[in-house]
Amino acid sequence: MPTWSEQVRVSAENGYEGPTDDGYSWRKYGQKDILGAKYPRSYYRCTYRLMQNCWATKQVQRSDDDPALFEITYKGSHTCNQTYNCAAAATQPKSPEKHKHKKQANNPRTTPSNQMLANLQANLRVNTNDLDKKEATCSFPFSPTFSGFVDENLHFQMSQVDDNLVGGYSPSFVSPTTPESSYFSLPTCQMNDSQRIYNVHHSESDLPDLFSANTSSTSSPIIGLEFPLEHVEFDPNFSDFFR
DNA sequence: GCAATTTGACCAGC
DNA sequence: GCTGGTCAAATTGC
Repeated sequence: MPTWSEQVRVSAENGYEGPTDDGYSWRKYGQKDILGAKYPRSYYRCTYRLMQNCWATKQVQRSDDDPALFEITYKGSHTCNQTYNCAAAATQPKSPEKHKHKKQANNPRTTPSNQMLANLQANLRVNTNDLDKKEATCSFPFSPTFSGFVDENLHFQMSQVDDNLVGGYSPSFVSPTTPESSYFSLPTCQMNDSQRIYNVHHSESDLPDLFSANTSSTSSPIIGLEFPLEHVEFDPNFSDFFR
């Protein structure tokens, strides 16, 4: 069962007292005081555990040193169909955190995750300008870079990504059936934006499962960003690449 | 009334 | 026996 952790920083300016929504619906099923920890640990599982036999769980632990920092440990990948959650997270239920702070949650622009999506939708551009120059460093022919993708709210640190490990294409958003953090199919990788730090841990045995979702249906890379493709703005020169 | 959360009890592993 | 994780009845909020 894949396990990975994510650190989420929240701040008063954001109007949050708890971790931000991650795009999935979680139900809290327990809370426990942990020995040596200042704050209790909360236990969540997928809302659709029974309906869709989804056994993903997560544990939320507030940092002792920095109360604004939450360490979230995910166990298991989502097998439920929650594709609506990313695009329609603002109108659909409702993580416990979101439920708790409903006033903020009602406005999709106020949630960092939704803001991220909004930024992605607004700014995502497939830039092929330098493809011919970059072939030497990218073994897969389709290796889009995302200009505008990185902004003040979103900083992906992809420098640690070894393209060779994932068949040569990067970034490795490959598995739409797994939680967003699992899209990074490296044994360990880290990314962060202004609020989140991701630490993804997969044993080697987990990797084939992650890759299979991508390679079984097509050899083309699947960008695991769950919003309609029509919002993706392609560079005018994009088609020239295939000529 | 329904769904989600809370919280004490229970269980398994060490 | 202690601790972390889960269960389930009670409680809460919409």
